[in-house]
Amino acid sequence: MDTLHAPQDPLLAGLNPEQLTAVTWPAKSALVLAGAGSGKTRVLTTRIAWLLQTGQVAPSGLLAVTFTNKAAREMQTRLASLVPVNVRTMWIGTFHGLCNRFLRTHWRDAGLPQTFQILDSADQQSAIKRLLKALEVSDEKFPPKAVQSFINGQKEAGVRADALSAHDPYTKKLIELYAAYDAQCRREGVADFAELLLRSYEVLAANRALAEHYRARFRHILVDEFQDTNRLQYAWLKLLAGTNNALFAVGDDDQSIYAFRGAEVGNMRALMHDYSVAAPIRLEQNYRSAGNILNAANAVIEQNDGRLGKNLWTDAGEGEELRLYEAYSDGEEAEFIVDEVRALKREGLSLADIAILYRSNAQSRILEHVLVQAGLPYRIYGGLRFFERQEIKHALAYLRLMVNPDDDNALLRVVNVPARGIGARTVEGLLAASREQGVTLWQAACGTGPGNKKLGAFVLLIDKLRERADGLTLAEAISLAIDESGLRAMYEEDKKDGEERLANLDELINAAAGFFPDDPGNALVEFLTAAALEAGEHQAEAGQEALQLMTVHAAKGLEFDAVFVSGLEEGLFPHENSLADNKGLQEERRLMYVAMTRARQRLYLSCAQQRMLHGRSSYPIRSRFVDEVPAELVKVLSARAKPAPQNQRAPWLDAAPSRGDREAASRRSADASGWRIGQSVEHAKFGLGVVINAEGAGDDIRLQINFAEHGVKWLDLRYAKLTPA
DNA sequence: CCGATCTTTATTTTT
DNA sequence: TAAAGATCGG
Repeated sequence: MDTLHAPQDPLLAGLNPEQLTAVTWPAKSALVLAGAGSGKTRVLTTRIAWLLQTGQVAPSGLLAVTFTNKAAREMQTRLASLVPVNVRTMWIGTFHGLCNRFLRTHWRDAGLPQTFQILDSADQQSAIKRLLKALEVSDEKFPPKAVQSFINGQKEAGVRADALSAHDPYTKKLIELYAAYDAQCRREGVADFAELLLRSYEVLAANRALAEHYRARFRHILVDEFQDTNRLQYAWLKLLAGTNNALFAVGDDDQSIYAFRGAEVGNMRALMHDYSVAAPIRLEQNYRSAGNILNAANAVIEQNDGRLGKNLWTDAGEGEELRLYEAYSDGEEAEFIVDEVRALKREGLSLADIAILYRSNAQSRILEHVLVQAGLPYRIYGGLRFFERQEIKHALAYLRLMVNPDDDNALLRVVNVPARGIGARTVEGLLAASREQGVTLWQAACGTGPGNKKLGAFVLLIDKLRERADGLTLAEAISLAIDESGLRAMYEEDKKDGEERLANLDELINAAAGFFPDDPGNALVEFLTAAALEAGEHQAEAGQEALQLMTVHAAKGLEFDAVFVSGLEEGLFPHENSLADNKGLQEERRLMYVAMTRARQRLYLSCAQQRMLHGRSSYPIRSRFVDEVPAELVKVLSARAKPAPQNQRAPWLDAAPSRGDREAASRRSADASGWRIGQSVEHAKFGLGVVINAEGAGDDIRLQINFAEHGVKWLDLRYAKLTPA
């Protein structure tokens, strides 16, 4: 044993002492507090390899869970390069992927059809909309989104509708809808994302023998990004770990940025308590960023409380100072960034190693605008993914109907696509019939028999597709569905974007040709499942020489030589919607921490004094996070003399002007234009009123006016015709 | 059933 | 601003 532990073992060579401790941790539970860039993935995969190599566990005795398919794939690839195992047979995957695998095996215990299909968020929402209609519930009082988040929230807490109760009628209704939604899913043979987890959990919880079987099997359970787990995921892990197995969790509480979708950082402390983990193993040596960047990030995150505590360090030297640029406007900020990118490129950096980060997607617009003008290639992460495109969804809907015609979502999606004369009234009738008879739309459609020729033809089409697909390869079957359904013809007619859609459909056929199912007899079901669970990367392949643009969230886990963190303004970053309580602010600060720790060599922070927001100019103040960075780590770049400096802002080292000052400044500029608060005015349309507020500067000024007859309105002086009264 | 027009609203997002 | 949703008219 000892020789295997020794660092001369090539597997363990090059690990630092803490990494070595984590990798060779005995067969008991542990919490690894892995800072950004501390070699987290390496530790995880090396530990698995070490466990296998030392014969402590067989490949089948190990369960490794991640959040994203990308992370799971990376783990598999790296593991395969370390030890000769067939990673495909191992239980390495996402929570959802593994639960799906479990449910496909134990579908009877789970009370699911063997070919159950998975609803993605959009599918789930349309299922809920349909339900609200069927139950004649006003979607104004109960917005589908709100119902959806209630249902998912409850499922993620492990709670079924029948376990809920409420006194207020609103919650009562929500619970009712939750129950009805689950009944609808059962009827149609579908499961949403949260259902995969909850159902797996329930099957294990209810079936002692089964749980014992898996507990006896998975002696080692390893979890990546543990700070992102929700309550149900942790409960599921606990169920599998029991009291004997080793739960080895890796995470970083400072990088917990998904509380808004149910992540519970508290699971980290809970794990330490539940599994008597005395102290986390801290990986604090950072192999990514220069010292100044780490010190700056440390200083920012230190402002949070309740941390498990961690201080990143590096032996790579201080590196450059951070750079701060305060622009006059969002446009000028973008120009500054583009100029710097050009300079970095001249210095020999690859565009692919430079990232521009922002808090919200809308900010990419102006950056794109300037980048296009500059002729710099860029790539934006986010947006529509392959399997979310409408033409792909349509094609998949036909395939889903072939597998399971009771999938009402799928039927409604394509029953009249392409148009085949089954309009709203026919569908209404079908919905009514299914409601009355308590059957699915398909069953109702079959029931009408020859009563409705058009519906009959649709039923026939699906039946025919199913029959003819038998014996075909996956790609052939999909091709058949696209042709015979009329989808191809429909997009051939479509002049606008038919060409692109056809190309995507061909891409779908290609994907099918390259898809290798575990059970070839079940290829279509497996393909549909994969399409739902792996909706496609956010086009994450690096490769081509292009500047990387993305939200801070999307940047988690990535690294770049140079990083621009843009839009560092109060209200934007931290976002105003998160300022209500300290929890929200602290999550924003973690987001800032994530953003900063993406940079290897150079980190730019930038903000603007004027920004277009929702179609108006806003005049935000610099983000508090900028001021949390120690001044000595920052080089302040002076604004290029471009627009006439209005009120020259205080130098960065001075105290930031308060909101009050800024408002005063705005008012002054309103005064300068000849209007003042309290003044009576007349408007051609709204009549008499009084100026009650003002904002803006220069020739971009808005006045808030209380009109005698039309109430309070904001008017833009550029357009509104006002006369003193 | 489609397109034009209006109204409303405005983080972050994986599975 | 600008995108999505609702509404209306043909």
